[in-house]
Amino acid sequence: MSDLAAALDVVGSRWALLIVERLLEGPQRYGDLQRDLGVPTNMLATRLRELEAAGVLRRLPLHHNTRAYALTDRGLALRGAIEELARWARG
Amino acid sequence: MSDLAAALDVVGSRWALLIVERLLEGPQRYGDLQRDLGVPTNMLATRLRELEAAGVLRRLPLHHNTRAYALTDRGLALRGAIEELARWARG
DNA sequence: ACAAGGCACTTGCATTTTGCAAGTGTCTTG
DNA sequence: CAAGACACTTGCAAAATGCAAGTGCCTTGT
Repeated sequence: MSDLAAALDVVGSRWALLIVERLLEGPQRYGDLQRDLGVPTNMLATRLRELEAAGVLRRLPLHHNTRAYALTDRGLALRGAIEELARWARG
Repeated sequence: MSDLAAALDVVGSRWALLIVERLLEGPQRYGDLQRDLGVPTNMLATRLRELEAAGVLRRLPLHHNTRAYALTDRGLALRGAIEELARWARG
């Protein structure tokens, strides 16, 4: 399995990179991600679980039943790849 | 729609970036892509059609019923993004 | 105290995408 | 002129994605 295939195993599913891109701007709450990205709620829940399991992001408890999602160092390291893809789309 | 979302619309489907990565090594024939990537034949046919329509690659007729697939300039421009993703997987 | 609403999800089901296996048509080679 | 390579297509099953409604917890207003 190539390195690229390994990367796509983690961030290749629909919405994954868009979620990470949004989190590059700072920690966000579930409802914010949902509204800003227009991602179906069940998909968002699934992706956040997968990305957390993959070490890309982590939950930050805020209070009572609210929390924020923030990128780990591993997640932040995706910035280069995301910027290259966005640049390609503009190019 | 963000730039990233636009990029993923073109190369975000399964196998798309893996096909492009393989073509970065030079033009390849259908059977080679199929064997090297292990991609199902109907998916390969579909992706090649989409990527050609998107201007990422083009068909090069070789002779009789054989042809090769080669990246266009637009396809070659994906090199940076692919390398960043592969680097991320290694990192 | 109690109703109403925000928040972070889950659940059930329809639709779309992906995958497997087998088949098709054309051309070349023995 | 049979056999095989090549580049696909087709039919159907499985998995991923999407839509809409519902759940449980906590806060805020009255």
